[in-house]
Amino acid sequence: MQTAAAAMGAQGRRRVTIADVAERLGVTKSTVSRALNGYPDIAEGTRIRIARTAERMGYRPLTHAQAIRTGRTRSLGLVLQIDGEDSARPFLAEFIAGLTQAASDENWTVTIAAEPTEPKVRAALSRLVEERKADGFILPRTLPHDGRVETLRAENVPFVMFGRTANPEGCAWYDIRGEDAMRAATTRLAALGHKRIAHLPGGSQYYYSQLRMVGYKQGLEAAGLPFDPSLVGLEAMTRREGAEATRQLLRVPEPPTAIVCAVDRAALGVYKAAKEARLEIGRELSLIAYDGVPEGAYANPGLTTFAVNSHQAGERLARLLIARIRGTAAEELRELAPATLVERGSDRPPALSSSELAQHITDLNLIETVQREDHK
Amino acid sequence: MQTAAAAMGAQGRRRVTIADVAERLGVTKSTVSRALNGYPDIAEGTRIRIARTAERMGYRPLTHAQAIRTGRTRSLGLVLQIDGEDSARPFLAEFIAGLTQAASDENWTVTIAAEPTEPKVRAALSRLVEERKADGFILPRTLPHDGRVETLRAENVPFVMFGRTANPEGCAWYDIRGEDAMRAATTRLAALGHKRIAHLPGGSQYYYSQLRMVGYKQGLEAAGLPFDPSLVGLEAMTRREGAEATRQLLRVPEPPTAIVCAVDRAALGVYKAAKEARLEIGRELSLIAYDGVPEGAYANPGLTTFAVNSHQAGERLARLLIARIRGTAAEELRELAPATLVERGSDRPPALSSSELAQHITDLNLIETVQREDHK
DNA sequence: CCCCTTGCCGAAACCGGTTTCGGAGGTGCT
DNA sequence: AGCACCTCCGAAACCGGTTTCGGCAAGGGG
Repeated sequence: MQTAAAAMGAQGRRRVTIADVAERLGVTKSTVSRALNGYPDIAEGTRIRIARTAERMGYRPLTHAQAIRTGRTRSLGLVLQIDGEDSARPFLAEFIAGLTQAASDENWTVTIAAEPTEPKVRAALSRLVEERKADGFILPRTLPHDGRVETLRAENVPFVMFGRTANPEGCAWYDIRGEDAMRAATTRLAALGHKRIAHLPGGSQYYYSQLRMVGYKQGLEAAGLPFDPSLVGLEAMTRREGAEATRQLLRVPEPPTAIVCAVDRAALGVYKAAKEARLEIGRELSLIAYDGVPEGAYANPGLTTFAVNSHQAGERLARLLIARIRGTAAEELRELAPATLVERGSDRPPALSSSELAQHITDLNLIETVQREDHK
Repeated sequence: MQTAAAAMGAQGRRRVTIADVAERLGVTKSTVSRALNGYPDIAEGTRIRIARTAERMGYRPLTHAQAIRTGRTRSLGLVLQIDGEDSARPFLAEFIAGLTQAASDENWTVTIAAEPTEPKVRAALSRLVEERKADGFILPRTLPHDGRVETLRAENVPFVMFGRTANPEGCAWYDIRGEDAMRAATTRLAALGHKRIAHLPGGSQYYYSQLRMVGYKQGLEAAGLPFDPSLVGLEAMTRREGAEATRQLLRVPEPPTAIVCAVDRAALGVYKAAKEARLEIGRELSLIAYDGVPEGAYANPGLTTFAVNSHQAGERLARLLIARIRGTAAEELRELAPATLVERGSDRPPALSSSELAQHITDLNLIETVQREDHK
């Protein structure tokens, strides 16, 4: 019997419904519903009586049944962009833990989806909206002009961004002050005696990259160092890109003795390029980055970095989104938190000045050229 | 107006319902429903006509509305145990990507929760079951006797395990042949000339640890090497435990010249202990592990390991679970896949024999003792 | 030609909730 | 005493689907 099976769910015992509670107390379903949902036209005594009985009977309203009338699922949506390659995000576990735990506290759940490309992400988002699988969404990795925001705004679906955006109107967000971290990294290196400090920016399509660049410039200014465009490397989001960007930086006439990286992953590429150039990280070349990926601890020497608390980010985002769905204005739901410095060995006073470093690199190139000649 | 708002969802335009489709065609809701759900008592022509119009009108049945009658949400549940510390799982992103993409293909969604401890995981699982948030669950990290399995079996809720179990009755699963990988690792090291090959097992509470131990023993046997219990180290799941276990192994009379680790994370600890003992990985001490964590690529030399394809695991698990929910017997839904060898630099022919290695370690201890004496 | 199937679909109940509407009974005021 | 008003709750509609039940018409067999 389909009906019997459905009535009992897949379970053995039948689920207690609102009708059961009503019958038990000799009132109607509507009274129970209003009592439990805090309508004002229910006598206080009645409300208490109903609440207690419902509790005792183990009544739990079925979210889907509620949703069909109210349109609310008590579910948060999260659509990730995961594109195989280098994007394995170690933060993800902690982030999800924070998110789901905070949601769970309020008796909400989290619906998740992941797609490799941006159009597919948008499609997935649309589907979840279309099928009302979530009452609101968390948008990680925001872009300055984000297609997802348009999609959601058009459908009037609440959302909270993990990261700020260029057009803040109607946007709620949680973000880490990456610019402060970059500024602190730069002044820290300057205090160690570095005069030529380079910056490896992240992908310019990300808003945070722009902010971090600003922080780098502020740091230079605070330290009384001039901004030199030739010390801004190529955009680097991966280890490979980081290595390539570093090779280029080391070729400029007055090479940097220190590099501030927008992302840890690029910093790992700096290690690689440094090794090729026979430079020791923390001596001939110092390094501070941002993110707090675990690989940084295993680099040699360990990567000094500004770490973000992903668990807390998830937790705060869940709370912000729930508040947003419940009607709080987006403008009141904006929160910033600092990154925390993790000191390891990659930032030290410079062992060589910029010109000595340039000489070192030139020598090395000569030697290698000679070796190649010999080889012929 | 609450009603108006609800009717339009949070959206601007009203959603097209089954009634709209029915009216458009001059048939009843029931006919549309049966046509779309493949009931046999609908004429083929009618079915096609209805399907086309529904498509054209952009009709998408509301899952919650269906669920209230059918008890089916078209949603897969995933409850993770994430306990802060060292458990940051780099696999997670790929796993989730595979899972959600496969689910999405069948128009299913994924509901996720994470808790730090085992009792909380069970509680979260119960809540999701109770509220019918998912039609079935994926259970990662299976234990030989798993509380979650009991919970779900009691409620008659379908599930699929990522990993095998001691009591397979009624269990469907997907798993990687970790035992084969361990066997291959052992024979590979033997072929390189190693005679004393140790094993660092994972936590004995996990079933896979037992399997990997078996694989290690099989490998020894295949290579014609005797099994020596003193070469089985302490259980090591973390870097710290891996380092400690290695220190102990290096103290035995005939120390190992190679180690097979059940998990990569422990192997990273072997690097640490080796450095303390002035041993070079890939020379005085060889190493093969299992998992394929990204940190392994950054170790020096790179960690040779058997990597698991997490994306594929997620994808297969989604398909298996959907099949299970649709009624396929658990016994028919069991799948195994191999891990793939990633060769990096940590496994080489031994530079020292076991006895030479022992001598080296003794010398080192003497030196350090003397140094300590000097220091006094 | 009649009866019995069979194929196909409409009518209505149902799922578990929420929300509207209206009415019974008590109160306060004149 | 009469009336308006408020408090509190029942009755019923509703949300968007699914499923049961039964009936009409066509087809086949005797």
